[in-house]
Amino acid sequence: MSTAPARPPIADRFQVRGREAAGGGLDSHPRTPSGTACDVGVPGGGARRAQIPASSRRRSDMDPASQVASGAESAAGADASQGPFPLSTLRHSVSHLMASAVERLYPGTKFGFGPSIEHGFYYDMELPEPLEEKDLKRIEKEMRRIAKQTPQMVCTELSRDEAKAKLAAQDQTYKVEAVDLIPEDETITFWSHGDWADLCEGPHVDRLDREFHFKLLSLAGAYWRGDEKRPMLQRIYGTAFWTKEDLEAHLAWLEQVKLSDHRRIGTDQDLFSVHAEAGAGFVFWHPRLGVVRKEIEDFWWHEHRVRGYQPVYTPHVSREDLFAVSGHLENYGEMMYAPMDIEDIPYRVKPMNCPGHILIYQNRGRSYRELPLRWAELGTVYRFEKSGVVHGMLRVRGFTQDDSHIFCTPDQLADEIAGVLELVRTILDAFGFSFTAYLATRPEKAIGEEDIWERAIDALQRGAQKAGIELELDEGGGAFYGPKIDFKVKDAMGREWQQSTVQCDFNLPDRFDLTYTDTDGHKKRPIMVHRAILGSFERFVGVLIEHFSGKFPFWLAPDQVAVIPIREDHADYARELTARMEREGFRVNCMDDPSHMNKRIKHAQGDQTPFMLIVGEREAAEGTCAVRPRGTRDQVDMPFERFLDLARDLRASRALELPNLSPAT
RNA sequence: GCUGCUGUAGCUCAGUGGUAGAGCACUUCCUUGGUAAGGAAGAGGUCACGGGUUCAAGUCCCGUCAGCAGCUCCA
Repeated sequence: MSTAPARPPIADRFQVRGREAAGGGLDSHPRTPSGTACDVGVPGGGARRAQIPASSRRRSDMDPASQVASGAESAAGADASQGPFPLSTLRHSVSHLMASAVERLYPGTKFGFGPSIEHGFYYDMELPEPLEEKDLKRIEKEMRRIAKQTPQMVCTELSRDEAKAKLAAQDQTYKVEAVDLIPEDETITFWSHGDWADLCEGPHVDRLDREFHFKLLSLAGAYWRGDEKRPMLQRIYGTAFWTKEDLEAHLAWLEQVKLSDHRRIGTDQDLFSVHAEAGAGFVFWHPRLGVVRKEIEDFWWHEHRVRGYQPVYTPHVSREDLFAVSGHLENYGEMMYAPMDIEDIPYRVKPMNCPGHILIYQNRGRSYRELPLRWAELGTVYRFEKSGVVHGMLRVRGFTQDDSHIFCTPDQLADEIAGVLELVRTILDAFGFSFTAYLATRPEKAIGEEDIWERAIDALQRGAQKAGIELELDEGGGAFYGPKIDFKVKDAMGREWQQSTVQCDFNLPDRFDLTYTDTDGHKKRPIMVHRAILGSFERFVGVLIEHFSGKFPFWLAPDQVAVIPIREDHADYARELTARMEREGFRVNCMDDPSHMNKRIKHAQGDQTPFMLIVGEREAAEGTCAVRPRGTRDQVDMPFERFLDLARDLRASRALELPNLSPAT
C-alpha cells in the first residue's frame, strides 16, 4: 500500500485555465497555468507570495477527491475537520514531522518547500542518496517515534539576517533562497519540534502526539521552484487525517478511482491499445471503440450540417513554408515532427488544420456575400509530445481534432460566436457533461487594436449570454492574437477537463493577407474564429470512458444488446431476434455459443452491454424476451416488439440512462 | 525531457544466480443449463529488446524501448 499513487491516475494536468503563449491556431489541448503567486503554506513561505510548483495549486481546486465524497473531507471541504485543527494545518505539521524524520535518517538532506495540499502534503528535498519507495515505511516509523519523543511545536521569530545565517550554517541552500522570497515587511518565523526547526509561517498543530493518522504515498521528482532550469528535488507525497476511518476511506477511494481509469477499461472491454512497435502516443481504436467514435462523428456532423457548416478535407502533409507563414514553425517548431525532404523541398506533417483551411479561402476572391463561411474538418494532426507526458488517450502525439474555422466580417462575429456557444452546449449536453466556461481576456503581450479586442470580448460575452452560458473571468488569459472562451467539463468523478475552446483570431488573417470585397468595393480583412468542441476525439472519448465508467449509454454502447438463448435449441429464436435488430442497425451480440448460460451472462456484464435478452422455451413460444438491463439482476418479460420500440426510442433520444423497467407493465 | 518505480502467457500476478509457474481467458470433449464463473483435458513463453558479469542470468550490472506516478511543457 505504500506505493499507492497519491491521487487518481488521470490526474489534473490539463484542467487549469490556459494561457496561450502564441499561436494563430486552435489548440484543443488545454494548458496548465503559468506560475502565479500562491497562498499555499510553505515552510518559509506560507501566504507570502512565494513561487511554488503548480501542482499544489492545481491540486487545491482540481483533485477529484475534492469533488467527491471521500472520507471526512467530502461534506464541508478540505478544511472541515472533526479534529482540533483544520486538516490543512495537520497536514502541514505532518509534512514537518516527515522532514524531521528524513533529516534524522539522512543527514545532510537539503530541504525545499513542504506545503499541505488539497488531500495531503508533500515535501521537496535533495538527499545525499536517492530515496526509493521502500524507504517510505522506514520514514513513517521514524515519524511516529519523533512525534512521541518531541511532540511540542514551537514558533520563534528571527530577524532576516539571523534566519539566513542559521540556515546557511546548516547548509540549507534552498531555505536560504526561500528567505529571500519572503517580502521585506513580513516577519520571519521558525517552527520547531525537538531538534528540528523549519523556516515556516505556520500555523501548526500544538502537539504532534495528538491522535492522527497518516501515510506516505509516493515519490516523485519536482523542480526547485517549479523551474525546469533549476535542480530537480525529490518529492514525497503523503496524506493525513484525524481519524483512521477517514484515512482508510481516502485510500479506498483512491483504489476505487483506478477502476474508472480509461486505460484499464480500454483493456478490459477491448476498446483501444497503444503499441511500442508503433511508438508512444499513437492510439489504435479497436472495433468496439470504432463504433462509439462513428456514432459520435455521425451525431457531430448532423449537428454541424444543420448549422450551416460545410465539410472540408485537407492534406496531412504540406510544404514547410506554409507553417512558416502561419508562424507555427517559428514559435512551435520544436513541437512539430521533423521535416521530410521531397525533391529537396522540406515538407511537414501538419500540427494543425487552420493553414489548410486558409488556403481554401485564399484560392479565389471572396465577397462579403459569401460570409460567414463555416468549414469543418475532423482533422488528424500530429504534435511531438515529450515522452514523459504521453498518457493513454488523453495526451497523445497524433489525434483528430473536431476543428472548424469560421471566416466572417467584424459585424458577424457576435452572431457566429453565439452560434458556436449554442453548439457547444448542445453537444456537451448530449453526453451529460456539465461545464464551466472561462472568458480569457487580453494578455499583456497582444497584437491588434484595442477596439477590436473590445468588440471581440463583447461578442464573446453577448454570445454567451445569448446561449445562456455563465462566464467566469480569466483576466489576461487570452491568446496574444485574440480573446477566447474555454470550456472545462467534469467527468463523473468530478475531474475537470478542458475540451471546447472558441477563439477569435486577428492574427492569421493578417499573416496570410486574407481579404473579402465589402459592399463598398474595398478589400477588407475577415476575422477568423477557431473552435473545437470535443477537442480531440482521443481525449474526448478517453474522458467519456471515465465519465461513464465504461457504461456507455445505449446509443453509444459498442454492443447494445446481448441475446442469450438458454439452451441450444433456443438459438434459432435468438438469431431471429438478432437479425431483426441488426436489420434496423442495432449492434447485437448473439451469444449462441454452447457455453453455460451463467457464463454468457457474466461475459455480457463484463462488457457493460446495456441490455441482455434472455430467451428460452417460453419466450420462443410467445414471441417475448426476458429483458435484463445493465446493472440490475432483475428481469422483465415483454413482447419482443415492445423491446424493439424501447430500443428505437432510446437510440433516437440518445438517452443517457437506461429506463426503469417495471415488472408490472 | 527530468526524478523514482515497473516490464514473466491475452489479462491479473507468483517466481532464493541452477529444468518457466498459478488463477482467469482461450481450444477440445463432457455437461441442456431459467439469470453474476458447471466439469475435465489441452494449448499457450526468445521472461520487453541489446550488451555485459558468471560454470550458470527471468533473477546481478549497463544501455535502449515501452508503461506507471509526479515535475516541466502543451500552437
